[in-house]
Amino acid sequence: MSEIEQNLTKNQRIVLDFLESAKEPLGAYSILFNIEEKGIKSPLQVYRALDKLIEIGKVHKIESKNSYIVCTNKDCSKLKSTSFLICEKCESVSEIIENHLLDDLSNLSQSSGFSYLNHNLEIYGFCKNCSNN
Amino acid sequence: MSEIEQNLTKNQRIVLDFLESAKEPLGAYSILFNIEEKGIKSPLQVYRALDKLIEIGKVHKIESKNSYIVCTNKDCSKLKSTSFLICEKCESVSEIIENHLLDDLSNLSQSSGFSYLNHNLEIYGFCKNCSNN
DNA sequence: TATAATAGTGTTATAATATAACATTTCAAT
DNA sequence: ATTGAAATGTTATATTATAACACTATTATA
Repeated sequence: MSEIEQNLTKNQRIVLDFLESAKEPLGAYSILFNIEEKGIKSPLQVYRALDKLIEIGKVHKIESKNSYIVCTNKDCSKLKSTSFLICEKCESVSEIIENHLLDDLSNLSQSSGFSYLNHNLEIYGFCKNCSNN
Repeated sequence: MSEIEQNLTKNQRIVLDFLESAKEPLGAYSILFNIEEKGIKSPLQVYRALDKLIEIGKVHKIESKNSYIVCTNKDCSKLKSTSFLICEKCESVSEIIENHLLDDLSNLSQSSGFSYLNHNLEIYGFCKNCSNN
């Protein structure tokens, strides 16, 4: 367990544990309903925990789905950028780890005189499994 | 005016005209408040017009901002993919037109066994103007 | 030109997602 | 021990988006 992860508070821990067990993207209210038994009673408790977990890179938001998924990378705490493959058949989401991508997008930005800070990329299509069936 | 654009209905026309005059991304309710004088009275009228305009590629949604912006490309009706540069200082948004990008992302997807259909890319940073000031 | 099929409209109500405000508590760092 | 920053608990409310249903306009073609 990383140092940063040790410092999670009770609510942050509950939300992260649940998202890690889920592995799929879930809406904030779906998370809430699933952890009410742990003493989480209001949306705000979930949103605040999510805010912190997103800030430290343990969780990412899938913007086009208003849902939240646990990070599967190691260095997202530094990058602040996210890239996903989203299956339109089975709705599975996987995070892309591709080192060139960041440089490519940074260069692309530069060519318009734009200073790249970070990005969010959501690619839609069919996952390996659904492509074959 | 393209053929497809001639066929817009009254409500679609009103929403598109307003977004074209605005040039910046706007939320659905912000659009609504601005076109009430044209006889648009409910959110649904706006959302339905937006749905159609998005479908034909005349308008895009900025997912991370829940806002809508008029398309500045010519071929978005076919592509269904979107790429934006979003300034974190002045909030301006510009659409990227970069032919290689689509192939690059398609290849990137393939390397994970994922069949690319389309994408949404949102790059955050500082626009040309804000970088210099 | 009837007429059926498709798409769009108007309207009310409500669902789903997210934040404001404020009093209180926890806890690490002096 | 004290203080300052962050987190919590709670209620209320803001923001974004869709459901449902009756009705109208438009298009295609029989």
